Amino acid sequence: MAKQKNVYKDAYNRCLEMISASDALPSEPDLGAALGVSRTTVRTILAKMEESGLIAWNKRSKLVLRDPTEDDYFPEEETDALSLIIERKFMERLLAGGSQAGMQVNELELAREIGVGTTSVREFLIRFSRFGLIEKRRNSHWVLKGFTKAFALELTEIREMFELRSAHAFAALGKNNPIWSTLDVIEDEHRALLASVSDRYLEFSALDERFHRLVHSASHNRFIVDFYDVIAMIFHYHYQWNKTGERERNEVALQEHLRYIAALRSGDIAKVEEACRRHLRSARETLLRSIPETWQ
Amino acid sequence: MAKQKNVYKDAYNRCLEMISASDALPSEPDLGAALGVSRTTVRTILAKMEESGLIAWNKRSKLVLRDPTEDDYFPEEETDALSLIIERKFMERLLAGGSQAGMQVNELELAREIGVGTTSVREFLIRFSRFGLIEKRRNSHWVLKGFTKAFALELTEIREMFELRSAHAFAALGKNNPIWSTLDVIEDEHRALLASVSDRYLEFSALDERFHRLVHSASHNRFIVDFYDVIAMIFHYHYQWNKTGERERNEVALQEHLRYIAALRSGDIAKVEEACRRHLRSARETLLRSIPETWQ
DNA sequence: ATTTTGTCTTTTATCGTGAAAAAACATTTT
DNA sequence: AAAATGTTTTTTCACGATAAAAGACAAAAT
Repeated sequence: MAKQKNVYKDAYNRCLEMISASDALPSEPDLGAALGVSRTTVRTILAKMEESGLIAWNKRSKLVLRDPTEDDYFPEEETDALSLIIERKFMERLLAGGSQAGMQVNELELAREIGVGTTSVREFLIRFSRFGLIEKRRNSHWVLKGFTKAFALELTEIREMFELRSAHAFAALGKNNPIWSTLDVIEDEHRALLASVSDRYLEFSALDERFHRLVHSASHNRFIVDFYDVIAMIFHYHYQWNKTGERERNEVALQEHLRYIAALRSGDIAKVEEACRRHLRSARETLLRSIPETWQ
Repeated sequence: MAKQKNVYKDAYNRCLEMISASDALPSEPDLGAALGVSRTTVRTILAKMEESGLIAWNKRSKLVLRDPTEDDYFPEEETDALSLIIERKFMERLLAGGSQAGMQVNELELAREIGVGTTSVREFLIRFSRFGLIEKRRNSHWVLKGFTKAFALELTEIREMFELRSAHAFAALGKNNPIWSTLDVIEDEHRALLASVSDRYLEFSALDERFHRLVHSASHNRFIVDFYDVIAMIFHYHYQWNKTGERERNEVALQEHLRYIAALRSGDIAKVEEACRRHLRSARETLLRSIPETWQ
């Protein structure tokens, strides 16, 4: 397996959506900008679309001939970046197989199991190491540190330090800062989600991340902002793994966020601290509760 | 260039030191443990030493025949890990060439310039990215963020949060904790260095790192402990780059450390905070002063 | 004079490969 | 029996090669 053209396939699928919405496609540079890919990829997409009879392509004119059908789309699993595929398989193993501390991680075995080259696995592990779950022995294997209670406590300790500091910075921002209108939008989405929480509670996760990233951005510190990647990653897989009481948890979190947002708006430091602390405490509790006792 | 046997060469050089100190070498597993390499490498070393007439090797007996000379050693530049070579060259470029934000980093060009494969450079850049100085554009080049005043401030902000918290944890440790005797040793080294500071001030850097890592270890938080890698890296190259007033700086820092250590021992939180803050403030000032105005 | 397209060049992403180094297994020695 | 040596297997490290994707440059169209 060489490269799997996932950039092309993903952009192609997204371009099919554009086709349904209009009867002609824009210029190549515009398409590239809209899809976030280079012109080279755009031209590959256009060539394929012409071949499939989706468009008539002649220089500047790219007329839509028919609406795309299900068959026109590339299968979703072929559109994922290799790094994402590796990450998912690795986390699956970690969470399913139990993650005893001290276990060794074998690059070659992982690569064979997933069906990719060792280089990609190596690069993944290096990137993954910043999450604090694995550690490298020089010239030798990686060692699993375990998804343990200790890990969760260390992670949340930093999270609480960083978020409290960010929240302070946020509350101190001038009222004409554009960040407040972004907060308005997010607050509205919270209310909307809360109104129909019983059938839309699965959307909470994405909103949660957007809200916390916004708060962290107020710190204007790249290390704080980047650390949210660690939190987001852990919570993402953690929630995939543990679904008990999800609806209730999300509803509580939505309420806590609204209190937290109100506190930020008030500019009252004591209120901000209180609301932030309360929310982070319950987030920590949920995370801790979901770690099986046997992994300690 | 395949692999350069740097593990073997480095271990070989260190093994030469052992030869000078005794008239027979221990067993293969013991040697491996002492040198931190596998038995495979130990046997390669022993074979070469026999060939060079340094030892007479027959199964368990490894008699030293002569003392090693200068010529027996492998050149030092061949003993460095490839990752270290790349790091040094990269930092050299960064600090010498000025580091304008927005500049792009080209993997292929870097690899050619250093004379290594692209894979090694890629892996280095991935590892290096956690220092917050470069950022990856998906499917494209890396972007330099610049060694700017903003970077230094963001770095020191986190450092101060982490070290203050660690210092608190440290001061609260029970007096029978073995960490206190490690601190004793480090304190003695401080006094010894201070006594002959005019000719040994270059040794400060290593002692500084050991002291701060000890403090950070009291946090029992992997993210705090790991973050010291970022600090150590930046300060290491920063001091290589900027040597003005080095002796005075180091002398002041030694005094501040001693006050800081005394405060830790006292267990008085207010004293600890004061001594820690004072030292970190002057460390930050030195770092900031050394960043050329033109890089802002 | 800009945009847009057509063509060509460079860089990144990924793989397979082989030597270096580690690790596992078998045999011998104390 | 335990530890050391001898031998074989496995894994990591680093490279060069190649398709995918980006980027650069020239020619054409508005």
